[in-house]
Amino acid sequence: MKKIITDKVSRKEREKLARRSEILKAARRIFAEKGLHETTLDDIAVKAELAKGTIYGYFENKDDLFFSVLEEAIGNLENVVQKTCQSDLPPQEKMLNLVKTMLSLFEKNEDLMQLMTRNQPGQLMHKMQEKMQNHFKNLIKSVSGVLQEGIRQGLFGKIDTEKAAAAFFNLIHGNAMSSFWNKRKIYNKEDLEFMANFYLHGISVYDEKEKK
Amino acid sequence: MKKIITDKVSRKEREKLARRSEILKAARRIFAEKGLHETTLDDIAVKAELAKGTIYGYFENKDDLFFSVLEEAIGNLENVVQKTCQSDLPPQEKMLNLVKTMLSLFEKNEDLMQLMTRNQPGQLMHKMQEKMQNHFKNLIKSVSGVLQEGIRQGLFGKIDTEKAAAAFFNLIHGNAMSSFWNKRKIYNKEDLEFMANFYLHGISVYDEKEKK
Amino acid sequence: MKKIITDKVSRKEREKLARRSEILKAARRIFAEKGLHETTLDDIAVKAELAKGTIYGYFENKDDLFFSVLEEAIGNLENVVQKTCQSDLPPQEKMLNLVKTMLSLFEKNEDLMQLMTRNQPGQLMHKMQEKMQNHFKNLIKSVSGVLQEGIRQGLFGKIDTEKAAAAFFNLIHGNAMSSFWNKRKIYNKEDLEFMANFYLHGISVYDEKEKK
Amino acid sequence: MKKIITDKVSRKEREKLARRSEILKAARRIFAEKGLHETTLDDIAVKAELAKGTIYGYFENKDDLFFSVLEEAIGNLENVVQKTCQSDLPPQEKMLNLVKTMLSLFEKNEDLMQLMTRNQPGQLMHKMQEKMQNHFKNLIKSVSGVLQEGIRQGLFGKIDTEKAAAAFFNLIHGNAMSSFWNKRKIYNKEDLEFMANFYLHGISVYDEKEKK
DNA sequence: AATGAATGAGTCTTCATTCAT
DNA sequence: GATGAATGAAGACTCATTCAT
Repeated sequence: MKKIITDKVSRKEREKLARRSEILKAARRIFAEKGLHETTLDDIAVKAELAKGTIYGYFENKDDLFFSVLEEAIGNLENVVQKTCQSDLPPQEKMLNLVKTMLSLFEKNEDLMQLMTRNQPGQLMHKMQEKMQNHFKNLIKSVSGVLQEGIRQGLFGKIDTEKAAAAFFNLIHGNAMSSFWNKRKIYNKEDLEFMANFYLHGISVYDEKEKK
Repeated sequence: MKKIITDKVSRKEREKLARRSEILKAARRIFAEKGLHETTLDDIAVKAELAKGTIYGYFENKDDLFFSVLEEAIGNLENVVQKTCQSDLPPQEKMLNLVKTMLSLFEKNEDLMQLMTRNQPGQLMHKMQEKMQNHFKNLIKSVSGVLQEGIRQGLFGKIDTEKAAAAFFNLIHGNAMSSFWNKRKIYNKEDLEFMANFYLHGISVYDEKEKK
Repeated sequence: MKKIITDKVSRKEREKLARRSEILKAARRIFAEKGLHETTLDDIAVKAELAKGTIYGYFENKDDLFFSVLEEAIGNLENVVQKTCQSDLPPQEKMLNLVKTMLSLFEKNEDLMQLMTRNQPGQLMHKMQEKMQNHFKNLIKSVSGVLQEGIRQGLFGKIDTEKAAAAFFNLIHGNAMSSFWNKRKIYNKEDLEFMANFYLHGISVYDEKEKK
Repeated sequence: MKKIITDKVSRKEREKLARRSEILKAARRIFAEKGLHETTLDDIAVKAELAKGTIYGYFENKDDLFFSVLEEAIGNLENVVQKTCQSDLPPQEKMLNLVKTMLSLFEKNEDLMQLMTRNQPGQLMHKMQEKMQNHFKNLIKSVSGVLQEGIRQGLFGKIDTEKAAAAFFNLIHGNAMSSFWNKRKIYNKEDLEFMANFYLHGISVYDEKEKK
């Protein structure tokens, strides 16, 4: 008897979570496409095949929904980046894998990348700023760790790893956005090679033979 | 007699331009702070110390005003970048100067930099996209030219100069934004050195003695 | 079970239609009194005891509401006229009844008559013109039919029935408007007799005995 | 010396009147085309080739201008009608001439006729109502006189001449409007004949031979 | 819990009117 | 007297949020 009740409750909970997730998915698509302000709750309700009022059972208000979308999105990125950084590969491989992983993620989820660009600031952002900054700090810390590892191994120069990690994200994201606007594939060999090479050696002459 | 008339006319014209400029200035401040959608024409009118209706004598509507602000802003950047690129210095110095100039411009006009982040999307941007893309192409062409010059002189590696130019802007702008959010000075020695070094040599070990 | 659902649905639908109808009624009153341009949606909302925004759930915009009012109004007139024209009476009686019916309708719905005067012009009318012209054509066709019947029976002269039908409406409507402005009763014996007589015989001497 | 001053003054006055007249002319065109509310003072100023502010030197405000236009227009009609009614012709000829004169006037001044239809009522009209009603009364009195003359001469039946006069205007104006909307010529033989015949004999059978 | 109709505050935009030049 | 830039009141329309069913 108890079990049944538990089941029922947990089914309810599961359903609740599933619906929440559907809303988030729909919202993310539309927020990415139109930005926060040009998206209406009607748009989202239609996409999620729900009544507008229902959304308020799962999120406090439009801003809350938007932030939840943002947070989920950046959480995904965080997971992917962390997993790559914690692998057992040498630092250089890790960096290369990071480029690959991120471009691939952006390619599969163009909306995620757009969402990150349309970081609508203003009043809104302020409320959320702390949370988002923490997420970004986590991302930077992960990459920063890989860079420090490389420096310890004498592979990378003694640079400011936080700045370098931030630069890393700027590069990848900027490149992906540019591909997106120009309607090129986001994940492509040329860009991969350019970025890996540029990130390692900058624009200066680089003699392949020096490497070993 | 004629002169007086001419004077009058030109004074009127000057006043007209001045007023337009005042509106643009006020608008730029507020658009930068709040973004397009959270800015109301009332905000701008108050800031410009004008009646709301007056703005419509100078701009067709809110969008037109916003685009004019954007265009003026990016025009400024274009001028500064072009001037630096056309100087008589060696390519490496030019690149260093570009970093300095841009950071300095961003420091003096934080709003400009914020404005550039807010790639306002959706329907709106589309109308303007062509124009804005042209501006960006010009920026990239200028920097690209410097890079090609450096390659011809054997200073830089044979990289894709357009990608590298785009990466350049992503780096500088990203760095400046990050300083801004963390309330650090945008123009500072450490960042300058980091960026110059990173852009030239990436993160790899770089032995100063190899240089010559 | 099904029945309940059906009932609910149909109740909702009925309520929806009822509300729409309330709005139309309120709008018609005010449009008639003030004309399209001097009527504000606030006026209508207040009259209909609804929030302004609610109106937009039933009509696309102010113009749509106005046209809907016009159409409903002329539709009423069309029905009344058609019914009278299709009765089994001799043509002369039909014409007399038409005068009576129309004056009576105008008396009960002064707003309807006023509405018809305000041939709102310009851009606006053009959108609707075709629809309205069709309605007017229908009206004229109905009356025209009665006149043709009368001509076939040798009761009326061989006049252009379309012109005569149009003249009929001009007369009745003009007479009603004039009563309205002069604050006389719209439906009154003298006017009825005058119109019936005038329409049949014009202003010329008419010897009652000639009739038979 | 005095004469010169007088001349100057009267020249000024003449110029003033001329300008006033130009404004009226421009205003009448645009009011007729767009109606009161869709016409802006800018429209009129452009048409009159004057600055907007200048209009306020000649008319108190937009409403005053509109009423002046209306009054001038109906004054023209009044003159034409009066002149025709005071001629030395027999009543039937006078009536025929009235039809001709009015149609011809409407044809030459379509705006006048439109203006009369777009008698925007509402608040506005109320202010003016008395004046306009007087004008209409004058028109009706003139025609009424002709009808009475005809009755005295045994030409017309003993009808209510005021009603018959009003009916006359409704007929002519309605007919002209209908030609206008259907893009037919306003002054044309068929309509003339129809109206003259209809007004005299209504729709009943009329044996031409009875006439004499 | 889901629904979606109702709400009304908030914004852009227009335009009659004023007034300094 | 003419000008036309500035003004700000007024109005249409949108949409996040609430709430009765």
